[in-house]
Amino acid sequence: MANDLELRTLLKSIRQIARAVDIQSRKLDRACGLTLPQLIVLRSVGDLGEVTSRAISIEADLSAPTVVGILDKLEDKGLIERYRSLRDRRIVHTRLTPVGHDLLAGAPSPLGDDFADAFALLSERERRSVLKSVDQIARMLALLEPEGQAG
Amino acid sequence: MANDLELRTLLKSIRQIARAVDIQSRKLDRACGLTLPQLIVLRSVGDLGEVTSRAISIEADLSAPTVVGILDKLEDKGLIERYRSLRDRRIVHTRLTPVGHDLLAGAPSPLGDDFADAFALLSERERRSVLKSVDQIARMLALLEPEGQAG
DNA sequence: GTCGAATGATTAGAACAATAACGATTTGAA
DNA sequence: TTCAAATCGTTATTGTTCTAATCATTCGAC
Repeated sequence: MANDLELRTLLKSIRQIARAVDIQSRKLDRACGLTLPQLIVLRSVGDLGEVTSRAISIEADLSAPTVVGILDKLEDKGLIERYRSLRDRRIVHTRLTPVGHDLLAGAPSPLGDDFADAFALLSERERRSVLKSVDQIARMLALLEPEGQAG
Repeated sequence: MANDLELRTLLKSIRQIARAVDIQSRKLDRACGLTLPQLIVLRSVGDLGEVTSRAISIEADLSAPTVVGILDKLEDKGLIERYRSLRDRRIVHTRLTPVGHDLLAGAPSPLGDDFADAFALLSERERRSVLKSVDQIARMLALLEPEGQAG
């Protein structure tokens, strides 16, 4: 069946992407001291303001324990602050420190400038096609998850 | 710049895919006792025959140490055998055991039957578009790697 | 033959990521 | 008020993955 071959090809491409992103993440770490997930979480905090862990978890597409681990590291680096809510002491709010704000402002492109350049060279039609297809795969895979938040 | 928003959208989709694949991998583990990388390496061994670690590394798109770690687990499970080459004692060959062969024959679809079904429901045009776009991203990201084996 | 370079596999160490289990707190019902 | 359920965050455990360093072996120059 041709479908089986297509699925293998697709899986291989997906794995190549995942690996390339991982390698890029380590490169990012050497360049600016933050891995890709750390940068994404930091940016989520910057975008969302004083935010709960759960909100970050949803925004950054990471599980709650993963977010906590990353927040621990960001706190160690002095980029964020955490403090318990006075109204509901279960909740922990997170916000940027001035240092974190500055670092975020000067942070490089998450996937690398080379990739950003290459992507910019595509025609608008190609870019749209890529975005649509990748989103399509993401949605199809997300259907497997227990929590179907999609409408 | 619109490009920046597009890059963020793309990154988010890529992360959603990576997460979904990871979750699917754990589901696979519970179902058949093998995670996705383990299944991929096992399949590489099945496809390539008596094969070196380096060849698996290239075929499966994993670093050499990662392959070794996975082979250790597959050997513990009795699915593969390793033995040093007599001609060049640096080289370690890997081959399937009968148990590994059987397991591979009955292994489920790596990304899950639900995904395979959903993918099969797409039109041929859509499938081609998806494969092309995902491959395009993979190639663009691979350019960042030090070893440019692509022609 | 001997020593250094190259090659193949492996180990060490660090980071991310998930599920499962836990503790603390709030909420709601009796 | 008191206790069960729900919620939020966290810890424990397991697995994948990389880079860097290490060990054994082979190859090449001398």
